[in-house]
Amino acid sequence: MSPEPNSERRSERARLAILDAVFDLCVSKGYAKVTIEAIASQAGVGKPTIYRWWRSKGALALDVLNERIGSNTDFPDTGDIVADLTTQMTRVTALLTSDTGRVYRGVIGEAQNDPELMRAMRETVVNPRIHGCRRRLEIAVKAGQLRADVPTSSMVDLFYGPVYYRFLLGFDVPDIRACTDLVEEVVAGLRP
Amino acid sequence: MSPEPNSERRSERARLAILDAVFDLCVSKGYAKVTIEAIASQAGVGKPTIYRWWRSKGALALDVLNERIGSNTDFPDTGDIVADLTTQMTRVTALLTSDTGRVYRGVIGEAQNDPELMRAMRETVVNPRIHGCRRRLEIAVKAGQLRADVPTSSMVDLFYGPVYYRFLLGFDVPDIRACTDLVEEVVAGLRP
Amino acid sequence: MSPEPNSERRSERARLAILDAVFDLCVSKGYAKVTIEAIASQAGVGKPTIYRWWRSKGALALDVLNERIGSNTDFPDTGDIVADLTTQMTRVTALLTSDTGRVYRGVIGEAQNDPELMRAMRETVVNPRIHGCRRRLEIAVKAGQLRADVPTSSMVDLFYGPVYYRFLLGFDVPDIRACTDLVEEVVAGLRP
Amino acid sequence: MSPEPNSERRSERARLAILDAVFDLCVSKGYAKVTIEAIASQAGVGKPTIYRWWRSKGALALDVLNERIGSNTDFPDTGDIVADLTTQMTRVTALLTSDTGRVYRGVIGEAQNDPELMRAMRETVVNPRIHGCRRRLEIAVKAGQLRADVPTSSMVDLFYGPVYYRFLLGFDVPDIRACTDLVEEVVAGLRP
DNA sequence: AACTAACCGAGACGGTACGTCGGGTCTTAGT
DNA sequence: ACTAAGACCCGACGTACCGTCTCGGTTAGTT
Repeated sequence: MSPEPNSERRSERARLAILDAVFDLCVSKGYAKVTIEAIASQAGVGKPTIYRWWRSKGALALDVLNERIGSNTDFPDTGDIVADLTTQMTRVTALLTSDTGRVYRGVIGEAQNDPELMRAMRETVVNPRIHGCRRRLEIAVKAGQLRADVPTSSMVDLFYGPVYYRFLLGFDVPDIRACTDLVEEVVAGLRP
Repeated sequence: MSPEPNSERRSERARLAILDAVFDLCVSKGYAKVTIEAIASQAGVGKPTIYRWWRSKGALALDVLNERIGSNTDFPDTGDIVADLTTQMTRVTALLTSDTGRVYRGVIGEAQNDPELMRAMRETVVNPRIHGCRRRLEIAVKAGQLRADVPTSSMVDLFYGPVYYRFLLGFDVPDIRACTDLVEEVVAGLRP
Repeated sequence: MSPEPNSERRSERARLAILDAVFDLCVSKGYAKVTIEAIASQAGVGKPTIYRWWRSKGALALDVLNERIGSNTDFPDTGDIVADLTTQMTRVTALLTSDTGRVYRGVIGEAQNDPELMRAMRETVVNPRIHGCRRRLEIAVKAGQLRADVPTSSMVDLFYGPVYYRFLLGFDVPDIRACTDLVEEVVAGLRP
Repeated sequence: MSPEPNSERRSERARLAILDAVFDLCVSKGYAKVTIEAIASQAGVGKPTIYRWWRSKGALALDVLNERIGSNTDFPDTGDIVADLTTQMTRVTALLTSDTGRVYRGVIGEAQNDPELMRAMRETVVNPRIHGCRRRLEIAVKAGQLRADVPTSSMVDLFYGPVYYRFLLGFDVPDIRACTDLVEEVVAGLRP
């Protein structure tokens, strides 16, 4: 393969058709049953056009995911940290249980066996949102709403951990939503 | 395939050879690159013998996992809930970062796209240990060491969630161990 | 395997059930689609029972064939050589186009790639009948009805050859029957 | 499979490598022991490439046969019908006893259980040569060298029948060659 | 305005692994 | 001791996709 195709000449039509095809197929058949051939066929695109721009199905699905969830990583800030965290946790559970969540689940599953994909996913999806969360938590710390002696990175784990844990171990959706109920308790434990 | 082979006539030799082969191959090549053919070849077994007893690579890996982690789901009980939780969380991180953890990671990844496998995994691996944990937490609640108004199931999420979350989103091992440091803080928040 | 089972203790019931199963399956599914497993299953017999007594499906089918066509290799002798040959050729075409003929066809097909089967088939099926034919032809030669300077073995070829040729190259049945019409012409050419 | 691959894009290299591999393997191991896998491996070709263009091993071997025997179906015509028939029968026996004959034997054997292959074989191999023979015989009939009241199709049976009969029932090669000695006798019987 | 370079669609190709079928052997129970 | 049953090892089957590789065709930027 040419080492690096000229991205200025890239066909936007093909790119969008491919991303849409991946999303539709993930939703209708499930991530694992989506094949590159089916994507190419559904998108009306040749296989090399896919391989020219993505190194694997996982990388492709990651792009789909990023397109769908958008690049906004802001955390709500109403001044009320409990309300803001609850809002955000609710958004996360909504995402995970949506069609886009099926893509996300597929990407995470694939990434367990593809370190490069894992890295890319963490970098483009997870870390930006963690940082958004930490910024908000730091504001709360400075406002004296949260203890200063617990690293915000650990606080993040306490909020996101249970949600992803239940999501990725296949607990039912209501159970995942219940995680958001914990916010108040956790915050209670983190009060100065 | 015959719907149900006669398990009394099953070859224990073949069974063990298969389980060992799966483990060795997972460790040496990574779960995703393990094929049924390679397992059969390495175990000196015909492919039909594998398909006769397991419905998929995931189901097979799940059996390997269960063989390796054993059936002991007891939670330590020294009377000191913080110490016991720390002990257990340390054990969990040790497991996840071990060779057996590679198998576990593979199973979880596969299960994202195989609901039946997810169910079986939760039933045989996750739930028994959750129940062990809850039993210990309930003792602590009764002893007045933990709040009674937070469900023990939610407490479990707070302890296990961060560990799995970091494990499955590919954070580095030291980060995962750091999760155990949270135990004290979390318990602090859960004190009556 | 035991080198030679004791044939005195052989189960006649099993033997007959196997032969019948082979015949029925050849007729209903065609020789090529008959498997040892299907034979065993249909006959209510274990596979080793088959392998104990026959070295291959071909050998088994050959036995079936011999059971069906009987051991009578006599050639008709009314004194009229043309009539006798016509009678016999008619019998042969009737056999070939019967259900038993399907078995015969299968055996011959198999024998193309199994010299031992070919030898056994020639020895048990073909040669005895050739000899019967030659005996009759020799009587005719001695009676001055046929030339003495053409070997009877070659005469046999002239009578049987066209029939088998058309049978084994897949010409239609009516064409095969037409072969019998040749008898008179051939005999004419063989008159002293 | 796609119902009809585009034959314009077919790889001639692959096609020839496959045909050669089939021939070599038939010669070295015998038709029955030739597997599609071995062909693919020997030809340096993927199995799907074989299945894309041929429906079975038999169809493939038939193509090999046709490549090897060529498309020339002319019958010699020196004016001497006995000499011409002898020449041709000698050629046929030479073919049948050659390496190509092993392929032919395999195809005929397979065709006993594959009507479609039988039809194709008769159409591409047998019938053209029969017609060549009949054309020559008709010339002889018109020249008054052969009887006009015996159909040429039957005459063909008398010449080819014995050869194929002995070939397919496994008589030794010398016996097959002896068939050509019959030509003179048969022609004698067919003289007006 | 024609040229040309790169992407595009299509799909054949060499491969790997799939999940299944059946072959022939072996073991176990039963008669 | 032979049988019925069936699990076992093995090899091949025919299929699904993989990722690569030509092919023309189209399209855009350059001359």
